[in-house]
Amino acid sequence: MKIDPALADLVGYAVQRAHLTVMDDLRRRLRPFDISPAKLTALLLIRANPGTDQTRLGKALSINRSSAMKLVNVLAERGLVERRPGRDLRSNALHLTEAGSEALTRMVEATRVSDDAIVARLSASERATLLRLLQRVCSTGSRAPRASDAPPEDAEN
Amino acid sequence: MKIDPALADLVGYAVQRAHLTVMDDLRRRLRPFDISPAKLTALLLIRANPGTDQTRLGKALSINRSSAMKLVNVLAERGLVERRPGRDLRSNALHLTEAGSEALTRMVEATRVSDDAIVARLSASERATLLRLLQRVCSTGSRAPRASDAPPEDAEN
DNA sequence: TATTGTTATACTCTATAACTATA
DNA sequence: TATAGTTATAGAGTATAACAATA
Repeated sequence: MKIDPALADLVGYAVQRAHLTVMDDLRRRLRPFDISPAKLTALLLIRANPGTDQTRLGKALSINRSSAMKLVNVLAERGLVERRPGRDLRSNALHLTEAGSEALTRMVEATRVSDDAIVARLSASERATLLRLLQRVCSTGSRAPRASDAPPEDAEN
Repeated sequence: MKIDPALADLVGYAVQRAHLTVMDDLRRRLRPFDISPAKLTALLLIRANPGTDQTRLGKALSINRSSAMKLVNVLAERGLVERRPGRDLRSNALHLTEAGSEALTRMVEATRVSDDAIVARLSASERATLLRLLQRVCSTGSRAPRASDAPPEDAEN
């Protein structure tokens, strides 16, 4: 299948293909952990922000609190995350469990291995350049970092 | 929300965030056309490969032929694509309709506008560098270009 | 036998709207 | 009134399995 020449010189298209390459590799290496990149990001956010609540987690992931609740349900059922009493009687404080913390350490290691494989063909200075240019692309936009491939807009958020 | 420092220097994470920025902007500018990036890619593939069949289209999009059929159904119902008799009595030959062709022209224009906005902060030489480095990242992997954000593997393909 | 399109079914992720309890 | 969590429901996008027609 040919691709349309109208896209060949678009940075956005190159970013999209690179994203697919990255995610394919990451998903493959994450397979032993049975965790999607989006759930991994949720774990990382909880580790970096222990005690955060579901609504805030959802905002960081660009999903609404209803979807965030389902996500936390799955992670809690699997014993990776626990809900503790929050800052008031309405909210939960999310924390990694011991098992979740240990599992996350191994997942992050797999993520690093994946990243190393992806950039194996680039020199250290090329990596730094790529990182810098991508960060400038991001700062063009207005959105917060996120991990899943979520739909368009922020309906409720 | 803080992000986990373990990810800060990963190229894959930067690619992911850039992808979100790009897609958010593109989806916004494509809103008047009521078309997702994945469907746009399908139209582009059909334009670049007129007469292709559903199975091949699906492979190019990394979705199976059942999903490809649904996608074509939607595009056909909207009058953008038509199924003509194929190379044998089993297969269809996919073509853009006149309306589809005209709509696609406008969608591509919107896509270019989006891309220009995304890379507005980069100089011409920086764009070229970014494009080159991203292409090298892609060639590290083994996958074909694709447009949707499809799940992990190639089950049937 | 293999391939193409199709149908039926189900899963994942997400959204919206309404409810509850708390604030 | 506003907020946090929850529940019920729905939609998009995908997959698998089985079938018919054709090759």
